[in-house]
Amino acid sequence: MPVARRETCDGRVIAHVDMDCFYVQVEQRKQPSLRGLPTAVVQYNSYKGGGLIAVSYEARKSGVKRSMRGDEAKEACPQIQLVQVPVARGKANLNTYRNAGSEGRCERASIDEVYLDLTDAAQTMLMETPPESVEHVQEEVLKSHVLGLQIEDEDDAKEEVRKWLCKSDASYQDKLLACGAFIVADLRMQVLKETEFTCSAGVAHNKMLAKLASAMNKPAQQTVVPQSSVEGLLEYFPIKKMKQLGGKLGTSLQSDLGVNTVGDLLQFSEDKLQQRYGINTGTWLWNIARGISGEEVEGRLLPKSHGSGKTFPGPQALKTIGSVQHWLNELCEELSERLDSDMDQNKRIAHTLTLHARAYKTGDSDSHKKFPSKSCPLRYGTTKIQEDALTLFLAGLRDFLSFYNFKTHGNENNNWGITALSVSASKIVPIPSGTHSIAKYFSERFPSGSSSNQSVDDVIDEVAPSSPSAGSDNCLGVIPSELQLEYPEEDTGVNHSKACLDHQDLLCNLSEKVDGLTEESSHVALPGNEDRMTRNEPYRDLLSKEPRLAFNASSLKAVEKKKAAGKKPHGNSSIIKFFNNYHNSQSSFEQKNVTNAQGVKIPLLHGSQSASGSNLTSNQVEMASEIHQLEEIDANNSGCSIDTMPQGSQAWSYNIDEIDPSIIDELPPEIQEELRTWLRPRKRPNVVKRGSSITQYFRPDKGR
DNA sequence: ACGGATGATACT
DNA sequence: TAGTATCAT
Repeated sequence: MPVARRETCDGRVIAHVDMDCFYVQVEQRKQPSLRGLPTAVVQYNSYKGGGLIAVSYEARKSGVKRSMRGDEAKEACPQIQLVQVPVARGKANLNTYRNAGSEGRCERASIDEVYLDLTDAAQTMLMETPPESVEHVQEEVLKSHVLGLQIEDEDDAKEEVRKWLCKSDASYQDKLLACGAFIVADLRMQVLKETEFTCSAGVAHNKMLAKLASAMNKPAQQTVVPQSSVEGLLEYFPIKKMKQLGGKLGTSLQSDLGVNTVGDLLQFSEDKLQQRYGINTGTWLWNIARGISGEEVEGRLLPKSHGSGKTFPGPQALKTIGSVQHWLNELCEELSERLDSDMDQNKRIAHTLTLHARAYKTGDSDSHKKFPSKSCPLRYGTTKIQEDALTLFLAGLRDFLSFYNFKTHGNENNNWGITALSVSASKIVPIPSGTHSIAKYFSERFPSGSSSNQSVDDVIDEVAPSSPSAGSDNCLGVIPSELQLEYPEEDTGVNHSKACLDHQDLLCNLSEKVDGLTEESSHVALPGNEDRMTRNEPYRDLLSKEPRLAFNASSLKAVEKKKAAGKKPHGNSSIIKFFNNYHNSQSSFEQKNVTNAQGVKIPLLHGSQSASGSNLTSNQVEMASEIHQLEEIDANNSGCSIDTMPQGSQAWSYNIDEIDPSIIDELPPEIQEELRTWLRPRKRPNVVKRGSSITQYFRPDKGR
């Protein structure tokens, strides 16, 4: 059982940088008189003074906590300054912070956090300007906290830190960390200079430790975790404060295993943990107990999805489809704007629209989370998104009601309420420009009329990001015209125009629609082949026609704005250049990588999307069957998709597992990287096997 | 049935 | 895959 395992040959340098109470800083920058005052940002304030989502450190001293109510905060800290989150379309809008979060040159993991892999930068620095040779060390670096470093006299702290950072006989790994500290200190100063925001950072050999460290000394400080301090750091560290263990898993560790600190975990064998929590989670737990985490820094610069949502708690629950439609329209409008911005700024398009809702059924205490989420191909344009979202909602409602054996007697709805709505856009891929690197690489080398290469190039060069269709057909069928009217609001406290429709009539009408959907579903459930072929025709058209680039008005405006806006210059200090060099190469590689890895997929998705747009004109097409058909199309196409190659596709006649890693070095750099992403260790099937190959122990990371 | 809005990811 | 569940800030 106890198998010799490498200790921690993790020579990486990872930094976690975290903006200090970010939303507060954004507001303080906007309103500098707030600086230094106890301040918090609240969203909404009608109910108990709103909910706090960010709290300044001055206010924290008075005991104010995030997710307190505004009223409670006032109680704890009467002088507190409360700033409201901007409201647009009747809901909190976080664009201010989203935009501020894009400032500077940092990779963005979340709105206010980044992980950086500084290994290369630190190595370079160590070779070219090792800390021990630096004559004058920046003040900021000297303020670093180094875990495990004994500080006898607070006045000597900086001198102690300087000695550690510049120690000539330190281990190689410690030296790398020291370089990381220099780089991060400089980076933080750059961030401050360019954005006026302070941040805190942790520097360690992996993400988990860096994350822990960044939170240890806030605000505006940084903490280094030498390997020698890891054991002591984790021994008494509360298990629930570890990332990923703040929820049910952490609770289970406490109550089922009696594990309250990370150190407590050490007594459990990997097998034991695997048997209780599965092979992946078990190994992951075993590793984090030892400060081991192989999780790589994702180079991703941009979010993978966009969403807009709102809750309607308690008495505000939506009780009519009309009110649901109203709010869906608002949410979709915001989403649509953000998608347009993303397209303009990042040249990407989203391919899937998903609707989530929470609902309750009166009398059924357990019924409130079961509202099914639904998704469909995303068509650009506010109106289309609104239509599709409503249709998705209706489909969900139908399932919800039938699941609970709901009978629509009459027009009254005393049975259900919607307590949360959200729409989101995902599967965001770059708009193809130029040629896919792999396709290009192979077609240059093996020029052939091979249909696959040909079609890839054609589609990539010609596919249109969006198509303005005059009709309102969607993939789900046509939204009944009466649904497009404005409906009276129920009890959300919002006043919009009272339509002159009879409420009862309306409800009746809508009930019929929902019922209609139910009936259709059994009847269209199994689409035939013929149908699918018909739907593929527009796909062919798309390939042969001129590109139809369609940008709506707001897109154009945004493009103009972007052109007008000059780029902010940023000076380079001597140290930051190591980071810049690293970062620039990383990010350009990342761009290519995204395009490469995902660009191929576009023609397939576009095929099904455009196919669904034109031929189906029947009035109430059942959604489930549509989705089913789309799946079929995808399934058919994916057989020859490059996406499937890493799984060992016949088409390429190479098994990914048989590739000799050394040959990769011979390939062009961008292709090397692409292949490497495919070669990264895949997660093990979630089955516990005993006495299996020793090779499993060579993968101490990627637990989860 | 007020911890909201917004993401990411893993499981199935 | 689409849909669900969990986790985080």
